Amino acid sequence: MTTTEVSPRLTVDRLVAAARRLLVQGGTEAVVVREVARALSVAPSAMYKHVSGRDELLSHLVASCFAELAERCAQARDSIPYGRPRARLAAATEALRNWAIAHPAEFALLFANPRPVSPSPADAGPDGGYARFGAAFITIFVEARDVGRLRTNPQEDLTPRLRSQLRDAGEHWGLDAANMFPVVVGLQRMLGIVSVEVTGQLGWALHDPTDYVQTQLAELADNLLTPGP
Amino acid sequence: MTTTEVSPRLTVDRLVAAARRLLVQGGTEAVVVREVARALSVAPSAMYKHVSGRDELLSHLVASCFAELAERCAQARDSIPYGRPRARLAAATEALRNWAIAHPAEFALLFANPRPVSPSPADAGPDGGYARFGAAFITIFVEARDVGRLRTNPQEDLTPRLRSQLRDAGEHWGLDAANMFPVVVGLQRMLGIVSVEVTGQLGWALHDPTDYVQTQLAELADNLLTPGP
DNA sequence: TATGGTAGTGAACAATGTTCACGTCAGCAA
DNA sequence: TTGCTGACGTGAACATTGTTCACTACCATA
Repeated sequence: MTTTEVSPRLTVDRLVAAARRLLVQGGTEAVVVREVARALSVAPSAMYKHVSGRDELLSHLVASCFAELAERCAQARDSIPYGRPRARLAAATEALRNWAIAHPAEFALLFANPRPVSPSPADAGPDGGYARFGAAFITIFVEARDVGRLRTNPQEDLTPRLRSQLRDAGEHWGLDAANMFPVVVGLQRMLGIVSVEVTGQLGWALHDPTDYVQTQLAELADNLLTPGP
Repeated sequence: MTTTEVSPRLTVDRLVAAARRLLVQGGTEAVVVREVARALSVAPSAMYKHVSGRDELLSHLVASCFAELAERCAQARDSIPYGRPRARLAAATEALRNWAIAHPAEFALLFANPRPVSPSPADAGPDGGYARFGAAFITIFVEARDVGRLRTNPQEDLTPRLRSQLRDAGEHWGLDAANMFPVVVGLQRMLGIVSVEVTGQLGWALHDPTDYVQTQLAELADNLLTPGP
């Protein structure tokens, strides 16, 4: 197989790029097969030589956005040196929030949707987009544990069932149940807070949720990590 | 206008009922105009004599579900006598969770969606479904304030901008900014927690989020309301 | 040179949301 | 009674969308 890859007119990457442009302009509904084809000056049916259908195209788009978001968060995290988990968490969280605000359509596709297409080739799996996104944050909690800054609520009576699930989930990261609990709490609340801001779910009370969101994110970090020396 | 309402074959209510059956079976995508018509043994075009289109039908469906959910929560709240806000909040919260678990498709339509149709005739407005849903919970916080059980975080430095928005939002309920803050926190976190359970967003860590959710909801109530005598 | 696989075309098809001209029928006024 | 009007429903259309299929141009290689 020494074929020299003579630049095919169409690629999954080009399809995803065109689909994303439509997504940005008009939401998930606007990413229409015929429009994607038109944007690439190609017959609609040509798409099916690279992708099984619209659903798989959306799956690739989801995976692409997850990868971008994960990289953005990881870069922000690594812009601060190891050993300062609180600052690293703040940086990664702010990166997530900034990305969500800058790309509301993509964020809605990733999180606010009932997942029209979950089992995609690249989205799921241990090295898929969602996992890499989670890893960008979990590593911070691992670091906090190593530095003795992870706050593990002792008064939280974890049921045996929850305890075993947390143990299984944290095994890959070397985190026991008590250490995994704040990880789950952190990701769940973080997404809840950012979703509120981006999808405008709290518009009945707050026209501009910026201050509220920052307050909540700061309090969340305080609850999860003990203050530095 | 003394017309005797000679039972028209078609009604918005009947349309909504049929649409909801389809929603339950196959999600929002499955509520298809032609299927709704077929379920009522009627031509598809007949729907347009009662509703401007599919979007308005979905809007009515949203309003109907919101009303049902609001009533369920209010009933659960009132099953416990006035003066015990903590128990009333727990009851209303559990009602929300139970409804969400029993009606995942409806819950997704109401909350997990990017709101395909927000400005509906009955959904918005001061007496619309969403407002009634919020009121079912806000009344509990008002009661807690009156009984001196509302925990208003003093260490929370509210920015002037946030303070004024909270004041405006709470004016209708006689709540000032400091009292309104835990209300917003409560509703936002409550929905975040329940959404996680119903849409399975935390499946990467917890196969059965039941225990986690109950833990989180209890902790949330502890953070919002001071313990009773 | 012949071959075969890759990547694209264009015409079709089914499903869906929507519109429109028409029909029907109850109620009401002259 | 007769005729009118408006509400309600029908059936046939139309545009849009996802998808399939037969066919073709092309290019690397045996």
